[in-house]
Amino acid sequence: MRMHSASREALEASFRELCHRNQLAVTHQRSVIYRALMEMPGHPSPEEIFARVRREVPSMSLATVYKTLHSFLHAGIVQEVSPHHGSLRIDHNLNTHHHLVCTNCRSITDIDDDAVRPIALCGRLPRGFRVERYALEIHGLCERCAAQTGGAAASAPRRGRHSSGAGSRHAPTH
Amino acid sequence: MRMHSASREALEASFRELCHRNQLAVTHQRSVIYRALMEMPGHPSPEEIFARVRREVPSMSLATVYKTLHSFLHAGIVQEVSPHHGSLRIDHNLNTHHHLVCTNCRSITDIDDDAVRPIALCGRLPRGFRVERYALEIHGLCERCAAQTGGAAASAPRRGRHSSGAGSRHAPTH
DNA sequence: TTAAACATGAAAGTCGATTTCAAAAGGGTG
DNA sequence: CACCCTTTTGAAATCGACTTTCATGTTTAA
Repeated sequence: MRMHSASREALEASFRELCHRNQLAVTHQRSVIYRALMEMPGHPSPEEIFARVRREVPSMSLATVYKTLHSFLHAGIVQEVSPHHGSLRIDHNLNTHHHLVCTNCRSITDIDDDAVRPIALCGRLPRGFRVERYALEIHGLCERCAAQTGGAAASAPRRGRHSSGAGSRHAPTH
Repeated sequence: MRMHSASREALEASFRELCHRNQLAVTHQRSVIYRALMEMPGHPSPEEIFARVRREVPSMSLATVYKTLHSFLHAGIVQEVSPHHGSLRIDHNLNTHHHLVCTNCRSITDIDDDAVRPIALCGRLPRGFRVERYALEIHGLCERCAAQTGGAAASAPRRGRHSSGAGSRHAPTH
């Protein structure tokens, strides 16, 4: 415990700065969630974060975790692993190719190219991982969304936001 | 219309061969779905496929689309864009890094490395796409899942399959 | 052709993920 | 320190994405 206090304080300090920079109130819950995020290896889901954070703050509610994650995502303090986590997406192109994913409208466009192949796979892979395929995922704003949102960063897209004709949908390349 | 019939027949022929090779009955619905998949640009969701296919076969049901997609996925006729589409996953590492994703247990492991950067972004990108970040997604079987499933290909994983302690879960790197 | 095996459609069901809401508590600014 | 606005809570409601069911219709293999 004693050993952690230095890094914990450093984390707390950087968290406070992040909050101020992003005009977020510094609350105990947010601080605990932030620390959990920074200390959890891998790519935790909201439920996993909730489970961990509850050990420290048993009164924490799942709703708070979701809201805090949204705040952090919006502020760019953390990222989503993938902007297209909502539902199954089919890919009929079995060749190696890459994906341009719009973080706003979630459209996915292919780029054929396997120049990446030789570089990507030399070394670095842990022993035992059996590679089936790989793709470079390039996340950003497609031309239309870039035009719509202008220079401003897009806010974190919500699930289902694009399912009807309304909103920022614009018949992407699906 | 006339112009398409040649490629349509070719598609139909390859579809029949795929079905025979995979011991799938050749049905009209499957054929229509297959053609839709091959003709739809991008990476359609089941709903989008359903919407398109309905134009041709109004009686088609969403359940059939799902069942057919599963058959196709199982047979390797198409792929999932990403094996981790189930729910939000948080990534607190804002540096460029890559993801090793297990197609069986859906664990995600980071690999730090930006050797890919210079190659990936030269040329190829369509005009107007505003890149925010990129990551090489390497899909395959992690060591444990590779050991469990042996040489056999893993069947298409189902949602929620790994959420409890049971099944093939083995406390991945979350 | 014909029977067994398999596929389909419509509707209801499941289920995890996420949001809502009203009340209570907590920050931050003056 | 006071006051107002933002946050947190906890439970319930919602949502969206699939899945199951089962009676009926097709496909296939012999």
